[in-house]
Amino acid sequence: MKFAKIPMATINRLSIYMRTLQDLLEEEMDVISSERLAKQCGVNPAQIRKDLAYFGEFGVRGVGYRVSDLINQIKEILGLNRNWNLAMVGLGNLGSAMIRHGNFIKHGYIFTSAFDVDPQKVGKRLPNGLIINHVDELEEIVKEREAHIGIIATPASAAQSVANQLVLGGINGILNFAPVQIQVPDCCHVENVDFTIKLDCIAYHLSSGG
Amino acid sequence: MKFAKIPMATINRLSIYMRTLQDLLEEEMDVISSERLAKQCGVNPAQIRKDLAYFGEFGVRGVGYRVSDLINQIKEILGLNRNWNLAMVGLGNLGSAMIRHGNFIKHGYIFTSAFDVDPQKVGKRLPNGLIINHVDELEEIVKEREAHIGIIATPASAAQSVANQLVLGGINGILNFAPVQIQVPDCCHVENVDFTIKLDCIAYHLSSGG
DNA sequence: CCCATAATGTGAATAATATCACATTGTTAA
DNA sequence: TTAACAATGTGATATTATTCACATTATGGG
Repeated sequence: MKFAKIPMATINRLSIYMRTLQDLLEEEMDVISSERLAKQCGVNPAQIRKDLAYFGEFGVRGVGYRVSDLINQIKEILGLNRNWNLAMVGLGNLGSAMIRHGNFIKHGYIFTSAFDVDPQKVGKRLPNGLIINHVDELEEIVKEREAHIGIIATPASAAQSVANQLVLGGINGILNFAPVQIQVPDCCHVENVDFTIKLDCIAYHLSSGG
Repeated sequence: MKFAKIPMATINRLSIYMRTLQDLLEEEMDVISSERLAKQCGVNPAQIRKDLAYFGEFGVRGVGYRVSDLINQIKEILGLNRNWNLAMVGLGNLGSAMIRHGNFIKHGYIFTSAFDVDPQKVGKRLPNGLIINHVDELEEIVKEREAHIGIIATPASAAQSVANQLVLGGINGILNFAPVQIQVPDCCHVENVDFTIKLDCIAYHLSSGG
């Protein structure tokens, strides 16, 4: 099953299901049907079952899914039953905010290095204890600290060059906040986050009366 | 043409095209083919033409698209030839970072109000001159300052209640950073941004050898 | 033990989206 | 003026994703 090509959208949804299930677990719910879960996630129940079916059978017919089991299964599927080391590049408003934000650690994402070009910032210690390094040292330090994922929170103009450095440092996953399309070799997976695109999308809906 | 149902993905891409075209304009390029633009945006050339075809004919056969014209056309389509007022709710790390970030104003998105529940924060002045109001006043102030779009940058637990307030305040577009699915009436359009979902997606790709 | 019930898992049907391939049409130059 | 060219716009096709509908199978009660 793991060899079928899985839709990207499915992976995204699995992450959402997991988040919701974790909330349900805190509310001491131990079994849930696809119908109830679907409602809470804003999707179709069959969608959930199909998404899960790519990877196996996790439910009990006539009963539903055991919440804690399903969480673990999805973690297994997504590769979240371990920690991932993050390298943050660019400590402007956004980069700093993310490092201060506690939510990542909670989900097993750990910042093990941080970089900037600003001499004012290099050498400073961040709230989480990390010392900011100069981007010139990126390749070396990223290797040394075994970073798995690079986060680009630099201005657009620097993004491609940073991406190149990250790839040289052996990184195969990049979360890109810069509003440009970066080019990387096939071995590297890029996810883009662009707030203004989302705002544009809202603007469209507002102005076309939808 | 404006009455056909436009794919969501098309709207997203239009925003990306526009961003890329703006870069090209700065490089003094005045005409571009769908092929070159496609390469730069990482999509298929036919995709660009199809996306634009939903709204009209903007190119010149045998030549391509005039960069500055196309930017204006896309702005028109997306409703970006005007300003949009933003209400920021939640001035933690992320909310504060966004307000400090200059990129929004550049694209016509203007913060006209900011809210938090923390008495320590209420009354403080932000770098852009805005004074932080208490969330209790949200509905009233949002109406008064004609906010069009609400941004939820609160903890997950507060998100739904804030969304309700925003809707009461007459807001029809919400950008939600809280990692929960919020429920709103049909008249309100919600876009979600969740970094950890993106990270999960990268983790999946890294661990399943893709 | 067997039946009623409930909710999964899944093949088939549908819908949405992306790509191809080419006819169409401006442009340029001889 | 006209032919060669280049790149759009678009119908047809292929691909992908979602939803339906029901056969399947655990569970619990009579």
